[in-house]
Amino acid sequence: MFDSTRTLYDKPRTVCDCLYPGEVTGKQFTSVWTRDPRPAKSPGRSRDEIVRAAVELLDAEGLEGLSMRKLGARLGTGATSIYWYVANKDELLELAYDDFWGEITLPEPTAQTWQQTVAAAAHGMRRLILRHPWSGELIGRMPSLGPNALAFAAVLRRTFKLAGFAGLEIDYANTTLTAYVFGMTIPELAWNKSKADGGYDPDTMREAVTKATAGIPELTESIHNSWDLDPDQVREMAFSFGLGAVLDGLEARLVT
Amino acid sequence: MFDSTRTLYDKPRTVCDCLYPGEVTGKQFTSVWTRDPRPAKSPGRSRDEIVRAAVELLDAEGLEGLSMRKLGARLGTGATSIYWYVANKDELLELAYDDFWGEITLPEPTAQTWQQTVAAAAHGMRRLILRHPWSGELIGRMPSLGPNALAFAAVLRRTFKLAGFAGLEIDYANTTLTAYVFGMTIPELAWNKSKADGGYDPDTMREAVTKATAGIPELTESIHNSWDLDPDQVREMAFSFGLGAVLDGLEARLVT
DNA sequence: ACCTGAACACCGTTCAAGT
DNA sequence: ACCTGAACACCGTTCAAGT
Repeated sequence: MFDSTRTLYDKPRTVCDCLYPGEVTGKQFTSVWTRDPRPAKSPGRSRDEIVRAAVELLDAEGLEGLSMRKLGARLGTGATSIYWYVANKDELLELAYDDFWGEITLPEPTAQTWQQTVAAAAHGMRRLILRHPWSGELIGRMPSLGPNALAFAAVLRRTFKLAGFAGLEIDYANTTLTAYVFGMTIPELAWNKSKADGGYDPDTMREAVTKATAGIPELTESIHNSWDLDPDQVREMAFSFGLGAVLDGLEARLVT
Repeated sequence: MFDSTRTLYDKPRTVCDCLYPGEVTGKQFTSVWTRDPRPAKSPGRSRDEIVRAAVELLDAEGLEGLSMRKLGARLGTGATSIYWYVANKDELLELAYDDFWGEITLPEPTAQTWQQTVAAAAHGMRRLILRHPWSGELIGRMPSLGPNALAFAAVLRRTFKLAGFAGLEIDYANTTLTAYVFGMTIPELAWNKSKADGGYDPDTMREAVTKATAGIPELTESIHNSWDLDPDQVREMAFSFGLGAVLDGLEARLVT
């Protein structure tokens, strides 16, 4: 990790005065969210514009398709101009990732039962992730401390609190739910990706899986069970099944 | 530990004879697992040796720390020599990923209640992922069709079948469980990573989170709740809590 | 305040050539 | 059968220099 953060700002802003001097404990935690953006006075580009273009590029070409040079080209500037607005590529990705979170429709906790609210949020998350597959590759790479991610977490937390959870269990319920959604959706991305990258049709994929699992009776049986079902439908059903299980399990923890 | 990859590459398998010719439907599904490895006759390197070195490098420097050149250096060869054993870097990662799966201790379905078996498997998975953090970044990137991954899936499937699940629900239960484990563990990796990369102590991290969540009452409350607890312990507790919920939820689906 | 271009230290991968 | 080195087309990032 390099340390260009100190050269980024011409003048320190008041909120973050305490950032750069050597501290007792060690380095300051580095993240876009612990720092102020550039003022962005007048003409030129803006962070917003850059992030929006980055998300477009990510949607179109995936995480590996995003490079500073390509992004610069899309913006009609040199690649290195971007570094005026953003310390490095990782920060840009943090920004893009929070932009992703901003797209989710926040559930309204009081309108329905908590199960309905949570289920709606879960399905919304899944659809959002499938719409922006690159998000799945970012989850394990950086903590999400952006305002949009936090806003969503807050609403979900409130929902669980209203449901009757208390203390640490509010957070346990929260992380359990989002863990389920991510864990269920991310492997879908891998399949979609290899399908898209290779341009395979479903039959080719099915054949590959059949071949790989040949000789393992449990798994050939599994494939046989869903042989003539639409893969997308199976995934939806699987998602709903597991979501129901998670909600039931949480409810059981509520009454005891 | 690394035992199961060994037997795979030494001799050509008959199963995959039909691989390279152009097919009717379009391109052949491309994956290490749908093709035969090089015969690997005599002295030289072996796939095994290369994969083992790759895993070491991944453990030491993470996914972004693995390059063909560095790996070559570690093996005492040129970077391009590796391409004789492996088609490209992605294939190497597929192999490394399955090597990862080979490290898990397969549960013994008949020894205990299915809940105990599954819980043990879940904790084992989590520990394994935390031990090889790069695995978390690979999940969303490529389907896991390697023999070790499949062997684990098969045992888990058998466990759920013995528990009384039938038809598609065997798979639903299976994917629900693994989704939970991955979804719960992957975000841990992100924190560990940024902690390690920056060399932060827990207080610095806590301070950063506090700053980011300031102004969102639900989240400041959340932080307050776990303020003087060991973060690692909190995560363990959260994991066990959610795991219990998932198991209960699955059981409820079993009796109805 | 913003943008540029050249430059540096890396990548993955191909390929003709060696043994 | 295996390995090499040079070469190509890329990367992220820095920095002095421009406006």
